[in-house]
Amino acid sequence: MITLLIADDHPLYRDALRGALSLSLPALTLKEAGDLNTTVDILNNEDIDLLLLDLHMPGSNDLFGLLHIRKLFPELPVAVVSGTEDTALISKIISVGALGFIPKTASAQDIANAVEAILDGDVWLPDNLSEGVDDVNEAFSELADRVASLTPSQYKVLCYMRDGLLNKQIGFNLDIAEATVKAHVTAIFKKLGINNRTQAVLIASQLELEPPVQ
Amino acid sequence: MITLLIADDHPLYRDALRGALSLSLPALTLKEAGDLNTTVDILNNEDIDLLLLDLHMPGSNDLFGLLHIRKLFPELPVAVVSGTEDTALISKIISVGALGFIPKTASAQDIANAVEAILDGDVWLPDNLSEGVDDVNEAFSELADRVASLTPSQYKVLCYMRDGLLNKQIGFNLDIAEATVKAHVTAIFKKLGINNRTQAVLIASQLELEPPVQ
DNA sequence: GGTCGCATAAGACTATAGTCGTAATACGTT
DNA sequence: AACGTATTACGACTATAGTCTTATGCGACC
Repeated sequence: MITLLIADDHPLYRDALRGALSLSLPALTLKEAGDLNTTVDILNNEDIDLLLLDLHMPGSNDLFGLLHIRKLFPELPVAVVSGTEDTALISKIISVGALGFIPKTASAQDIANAVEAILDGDVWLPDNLSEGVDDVNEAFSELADRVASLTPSQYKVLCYMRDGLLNKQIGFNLDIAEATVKAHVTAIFKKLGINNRTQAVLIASQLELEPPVQ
Repeated sequence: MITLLIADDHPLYRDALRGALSLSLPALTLKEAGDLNTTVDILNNEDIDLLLLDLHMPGSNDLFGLLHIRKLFPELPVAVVSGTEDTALISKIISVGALGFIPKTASAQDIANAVEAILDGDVWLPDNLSEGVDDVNEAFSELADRVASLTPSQYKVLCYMRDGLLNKQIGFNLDIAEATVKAHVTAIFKKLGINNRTQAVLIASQLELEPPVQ
């Protein structure tokens, strides 16, 4: 018995995915989540065999959300579903350990094929993109690992840093003293092997999807 | 009489381009340059109708090089030649005002077609990429304009900032006092409409090609 | 040949970033 | 229960970033 979790903030697209899968793979049990927190909750409490993850979920912060999941559940197979067709981003997604990338434009049959392939342990990519993607970058996944080793607080601080906030503003947002923010910042530097904010921001921005290009 | 300048640091690829073009378009006069400085020199002293620019030239700094050329010669038609097939980067290249993108894998016939189309005033893109690319981002080209308005010194300082250097180190590299670097930094902030280094670094890193993903 | 605008340069000063030492709490291990 | 370890927290201190002011050189323009 195989259970699959669909994590996507768009109810309509969840329906579409469910329809596509139940038609071709009726033996699957399907669960759903609409944001990252409930996704993590369900993964903690239930036995899930495959996660279909949309990067653009509330609380997900794009690639960071995937890193978060990969860190919490290293053994869980994850396939990313996204509207983007940016090959650079897809390369990053695969480097970080996702077992597949399903574009939102994929047909029902493609989606079913992808899920079957990934459940078999293969990596699945859309045909038209597979050449540009297979070059996994060693330095990048090394960096992703380091970022994944950050504690939740450090992680939040890094996100705010990437948005250009001052330590004082970050402290206000997280309701902690500026001194504490600074301590987190120093810890982040040590974990990432760097020594100033600029380098941290660069790493954070390269790990994540650029600001929306729509 | 139409004159075309090939700017590419690889002599072999310059030869290949020249061969492809002289075969299909024998009426063209061809000039060559191997780095950004000689490119600018030639553009200043001669009448060029179209520039074929490789992004990865010495002194070019990827997209910054294109911005530089676009700023110095706004009326000059430019086609970018590059080995990348990253659609996000190609979108940026077009947003910044290039009239075409020619992948290094293009055939001689494709290259000739592209040059003809661009000389006619059209925008040319390789067939297999044209869907993912046409979404020009307004905010992005606005930002690119602002970066293009930086003076040469400010520009260099921004590049060093993006590399994570301290003001002191930047001053050493440019052989000016740290105080002067700070003055440049403040001027950059004003032109870009921001107020700290983190935001400047983010803008710089988004304008440029990410670190090599090969 | 002024003079206006602008890039460059730099010192003095204030604000912010980053380091260090320390303490309290949470959590798994024995 | 006792222990080690990691995380969170924060104040005091130093280094760096960023602002303000002033000065000089240089090309455009009347």
